[in-house]
Amino acid sequence: MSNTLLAKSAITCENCNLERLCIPKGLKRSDIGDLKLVVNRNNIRQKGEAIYHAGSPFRGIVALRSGSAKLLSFDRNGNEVIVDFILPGELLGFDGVSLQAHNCTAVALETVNFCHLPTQQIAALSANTPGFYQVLLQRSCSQFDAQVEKVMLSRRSAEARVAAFIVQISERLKLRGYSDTEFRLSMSREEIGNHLGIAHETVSRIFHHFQALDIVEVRTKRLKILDKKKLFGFLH
Amino acid sequence: MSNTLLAKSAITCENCNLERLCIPKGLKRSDIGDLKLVVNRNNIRQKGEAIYHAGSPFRGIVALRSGSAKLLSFDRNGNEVIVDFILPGELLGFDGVSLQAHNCTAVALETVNFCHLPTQQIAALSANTPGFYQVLLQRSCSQFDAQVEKVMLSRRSAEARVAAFIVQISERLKLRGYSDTEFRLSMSREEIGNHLGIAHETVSRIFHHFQALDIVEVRTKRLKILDKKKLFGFLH
DNA sequence: CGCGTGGTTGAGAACGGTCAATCTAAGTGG
DNA sequence: CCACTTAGATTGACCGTTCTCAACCACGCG
Repeated sequence: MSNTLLAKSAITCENCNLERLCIPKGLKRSDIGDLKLVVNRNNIRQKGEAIYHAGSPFRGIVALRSGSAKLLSFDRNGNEVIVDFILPGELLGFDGVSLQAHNCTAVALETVNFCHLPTQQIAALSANTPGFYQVLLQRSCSQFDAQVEKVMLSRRSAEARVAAFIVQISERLKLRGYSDTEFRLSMSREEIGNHLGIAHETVSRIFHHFQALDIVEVRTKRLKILDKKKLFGFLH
Repeated sequence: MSNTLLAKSAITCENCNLERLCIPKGLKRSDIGDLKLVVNRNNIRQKGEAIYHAGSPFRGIVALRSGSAKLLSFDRNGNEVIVDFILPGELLGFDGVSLQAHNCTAVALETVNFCHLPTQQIAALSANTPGFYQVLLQRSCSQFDAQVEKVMLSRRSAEARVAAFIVQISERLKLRGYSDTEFRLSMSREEIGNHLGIAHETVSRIFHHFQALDIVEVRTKRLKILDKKKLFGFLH
């Protein structure tokens, strides 16, 4: 029992497999040492549980170590709007920095394990770690690039959106060292459709269509990419 | 002549009317003094000219002092996609921070005058001005909030999008001290439609429709809001 | 004052949404 | 271990919003 705990404690920023993707990327070795001391590690949420809620005060940046989540907001009718999916190794919480209160709710799509960098520590770290704020600024601005991608996506046809969704998930998983051709979609058709701005029936139909064209093989949540070239052709 | 130059030089961060909106917001008086020394002021671009191009190296953050601009990207067919409009007092350039090269092109919609905070100075300033990076981070993260708004907008009907567009421009102008009920749209119907993801004919039709309902009065580029309540009703 | 760009208006077509029925997979309890 | 249950996924039919294409108009510039 205490052995298990020790084993988990042994995972620090220095030896974490997210090192190249998480906050430490861009920091010097010695600075990573500082970081590991203040990161609140090994937080757990079960499927459906929130990591943080919209409106709650901003408490810090979160790094997903395992599992995936959805980042959502609500329109004026109270309907959930899925702003983004978060895959392992990705950071979240930037929606709280601007107003010091979260603009979105983050909900686990399956059991997740995450690290948490508390606000006070961000301030403290940035004082004696010059590169630290730069890394954070860089990360938050990369959201801007993602936003551009999203705007472009919202102009394309339903087919192009689903194709882009598959490609994006594939590439993000590849970055993390997972297979980029065969994976499990942790979100429902409803959630995919919500995120892409199309009806869930349309998602189903297009998956079916892509399968008929031998582009992918879909069995409920399992997805296998058979023909990347054809899939890219649908990005238009 | 030299008087004119002196007069222009006299506009510094300390007495600029953008003080409450620009980078200095959130900085101490003394820090603003540091800022004014490094800001490259009084840059001009004519309508159609670029402030920066996609792909060019990131050289710093830009603050629009007067005039407006469009921030655009290109889809894979080379079509312009207008990511955002920039009104006076707003910052731009964050699309270059993440990769140190601009992801978007910024083009003047009319004659613009802007300040420029060079990259090197950002680094220098952040060293002896602890709050500086925080302000930048906050500003860049507010892009995230805007992104959420944009995603929600892309789900709504063409009518709701046009209504939201009018409301947004109105509120942003109000923030700057301009009239929020009567103003000039510096962008074409084509550009509005492009930005909102609808055909320019649809923009025209909806403007016409809103006018028929006595919500607005439109004469080409001049727009007057007659009934804010009704307009808000269309935001759904 | 004519020309051209940008804006308006109309008609038809298409894409995707909605509603409804059915199917399937993953639990759940006997 | 199997029947039962239920939420999610699929499929079909129909309908509506918005796009596209095309013609026409008007404002501003030379």
